[in-house]
Amino acid sequence: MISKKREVAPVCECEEIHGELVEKRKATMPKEFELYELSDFFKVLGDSTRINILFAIDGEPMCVCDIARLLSMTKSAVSHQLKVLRQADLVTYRKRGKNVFYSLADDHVRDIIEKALEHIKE
Amino acid sequence: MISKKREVAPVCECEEIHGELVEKRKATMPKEFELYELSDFFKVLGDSTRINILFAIDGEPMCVCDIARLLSMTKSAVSHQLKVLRQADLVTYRKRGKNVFYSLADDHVRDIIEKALEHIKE
DNA sequence: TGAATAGTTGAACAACTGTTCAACCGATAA
DNA sequence: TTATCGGTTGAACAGTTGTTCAACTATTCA
Repeated sequence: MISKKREVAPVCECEEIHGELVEKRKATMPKEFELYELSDFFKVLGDSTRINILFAIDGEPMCVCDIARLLSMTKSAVSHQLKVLRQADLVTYRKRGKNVFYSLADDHVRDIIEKALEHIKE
Repeated sequence: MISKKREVAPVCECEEIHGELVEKRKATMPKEFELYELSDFFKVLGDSTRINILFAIDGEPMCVCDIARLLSMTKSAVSHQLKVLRQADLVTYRKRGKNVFYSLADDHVRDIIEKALEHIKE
């Protein structure tokens, strides 16, 4: 889930028509690693299974088994996606006997999803 | 860029350990098509090239050629990604002679990206 | 008209991603 | 201890995605 930098950097084959604008923008663009962190963050949210999981554990923690049952998926598939969410620091977990309970890491994510929902509902 | 519904619905092989919780959650989960719209939206933002383009055209419209030059990419690659952004209603464009100038469709997107940037910077 | 340039498009290909499967680890209970 | 159940993990596979390439359209200018 970590973006790699592109190996080749092909050159634009156009004539330069607005050179100063391009230079001006080049100066105000975010740092490259910030762009990758940003797109990696959205990449994690860009999967319906993971969004589903985030909604499931919103409010009250849930164990892997129950999430799997709720979403009609195998434990394995859920666990794989939870790993992605863990690595992105979007969820936390707490062991309790044989179960592992997952919950949202913080409110940021809820806010962002909320805003996105507003956007698509226009 | 449109998510398809999963064909098979495998059954969780666990014992049911928190049945009422699962049922309670099932009732409050968002509609399935909302989840897909949501993840599709994030999927569009989940690519560094497209995020790059959005930053490039933020504030002042830019033509494809200049975007390509700014990002050291071919016109073709940029155009393909602009198509994705267009289909997601994240950008608008205006023709002017031989050039096509792209700009952000609305402020929603800027807000969401801003919030996400805050999040990853913690 | 014809040449040149901006941009779009579809096919092809390599790289990536999500689920399945099987094997495994860890905690509980007998 | 052993059996069982919850959860994790890696490999494999199919489906998806992003860039390249070549061909194409459209507009400007001579």
